[in-house]
Amino acid sequence: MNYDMNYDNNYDEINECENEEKDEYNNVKEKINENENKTDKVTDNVLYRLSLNPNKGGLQNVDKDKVNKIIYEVSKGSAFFKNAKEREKIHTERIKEMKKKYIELKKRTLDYEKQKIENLMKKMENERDLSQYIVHIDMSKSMISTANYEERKYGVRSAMPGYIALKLCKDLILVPPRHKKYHEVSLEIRKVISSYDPNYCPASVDEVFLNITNFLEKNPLYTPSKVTEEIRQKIFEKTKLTASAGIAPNLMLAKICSDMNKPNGQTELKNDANEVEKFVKLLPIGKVSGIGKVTERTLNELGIKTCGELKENMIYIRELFKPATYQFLLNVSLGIGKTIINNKWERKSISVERTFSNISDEQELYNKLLDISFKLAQDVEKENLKGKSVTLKLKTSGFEILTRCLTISKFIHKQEDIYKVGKKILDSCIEENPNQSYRLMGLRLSSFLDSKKNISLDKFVKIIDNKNTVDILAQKKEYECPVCYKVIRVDYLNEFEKHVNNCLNNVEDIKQSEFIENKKYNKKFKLNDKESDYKQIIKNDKIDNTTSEDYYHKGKQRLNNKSNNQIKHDVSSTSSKLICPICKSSIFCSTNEELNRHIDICLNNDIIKNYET
DNA sequence: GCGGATCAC
DNA sequence: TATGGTGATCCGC
Ligand SMILES: [Mg+2]
Repeated sequence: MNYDMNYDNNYDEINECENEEKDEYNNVKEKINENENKTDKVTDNVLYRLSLNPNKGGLQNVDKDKVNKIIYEVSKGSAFFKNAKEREKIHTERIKEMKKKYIELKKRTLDYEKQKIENLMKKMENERDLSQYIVHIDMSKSMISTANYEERKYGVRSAMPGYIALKLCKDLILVPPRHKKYHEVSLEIRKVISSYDPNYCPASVDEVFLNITNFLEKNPLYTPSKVTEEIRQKIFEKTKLTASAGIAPNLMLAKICSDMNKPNGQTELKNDANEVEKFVKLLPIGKVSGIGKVTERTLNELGIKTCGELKENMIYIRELFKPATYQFLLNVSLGIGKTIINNKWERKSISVERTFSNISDEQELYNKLLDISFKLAQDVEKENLKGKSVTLKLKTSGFEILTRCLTISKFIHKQEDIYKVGKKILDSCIEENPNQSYRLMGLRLSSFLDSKKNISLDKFVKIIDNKNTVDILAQKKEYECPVCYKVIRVDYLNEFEKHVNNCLNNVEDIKQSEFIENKKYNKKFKLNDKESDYKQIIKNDKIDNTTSEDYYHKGKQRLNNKSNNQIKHDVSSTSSKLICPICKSSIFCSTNEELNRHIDICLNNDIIKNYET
């Protein structure tokens, strides 16, 4: 329900246009070098951050006038570029530190850890789920053409890159094949797709994920590629829009594949371990959703350009990156990703922000705040939200962004209240920095009171009771020790905890003599609060649906991390293994959320099956 | 929790 | 003339 977006508002015009070309890039680069006397490399990196690099491939016709204006701005040393360079400098500094650490690590013989990580990878590869056929459909290139004229005016009003993009893409945009509104078009597309997978998930305005495994089972004469062909054909018949598609065993790979044959083709990656390995080995890391400009450059500077190289370096990645990123990259390097599509989405925040000409006058700033609070309150009302955190966002005339948050005890939604809290924050910002001038202000409401939770929780509990699965939930649990990998059967978590602590004590000796300092191991093993929750949840015969709601929305999540069904592993993580009471397969989870997510999905599947039969 | 950085679209 | 808006996650503190 939440998911039905207003496409007219959400359409991202700027991003749909590729406004890069080699000449433009080189001109800008030259100018920067001339005036700033910077090295080629620095300039490259700045432009790279700005997405002005030529390696992306772009348009045929470039508006030279506009490009010259960019150059003008650059040579003037605009605040925008100054800020970009500043951030780039910080990033470069960070990379330098990482490189140092990397070189140090390379000097060591990490045989012990290497062995562990290789075992881990083997294990993950063995458990790779190749049973699902995931399709990602991407219509971004053709949706541009359906942009209506009013929206293009907005593009003109928006800032310069958008304006350039618009200019560059003008020919394309000005010849819409037909004038259907987005939501009409998208409704038709959804109708087509839902007959292949009622559980499809619109990932953004012009992207859809679906799972055709069931359809293939029921229609044995089809092949994955044939089904996809048919879907694209039907979409075209109904809307006259072309679509590109990717077919693969998981979401991450499907998305990559759909990008390979734009705008009117499809790419299939077979559900075969060797095929996946081969594919991933040469895959440039930047193609992966979740790896952006910064991470790409960071990895590149470490000599890692492909997922294959990433895999070779995971041993170092583990030390150089933080746990979540390591986990994400580990999955990426093996081509492992989510295989279950979840179309549930729960909003966590709602916000409004506006750019304007620089303002330093206090009263004017408060006026802006007032405007924005009205707009936010309006949006909040539409969705019946109540939140207790208000965040004020400001962008200085120098493009520095700052956010300040204030959480109050009451849940609020009215404009006056939002304004009041926002004003309090703005007061302190002004006091802190009296004459600062700003070019943007935003307000965000979060920490919602969610009334829907109780309803869906009731539903779940009922169904569980009916199916008599509560008893199963209460059965003796199996955990895998993260240190010795033995499976331990226990009644209570603290028994397991004892075992792991024991193991850790044994490992510590090896660690200290043989390997690097490792804070993770020096820490006393302790089950976190969330796992204690799990115990409580079982006692109360309830599943905490509030933490089990997985969602997938707008591609904003990493497509392989914290997955509902994919296994989370780490050499030294405190993940535990147990048997899912519904699907009976063993699952790993280091947090209660992951466990709940898995159970949630399984329950969903069961419910669906029941409805179908 | 908060605030900065990153990411996707 | 001129460099957007919305929602989310991770990480250090
Ligand atoms: Mg990427």
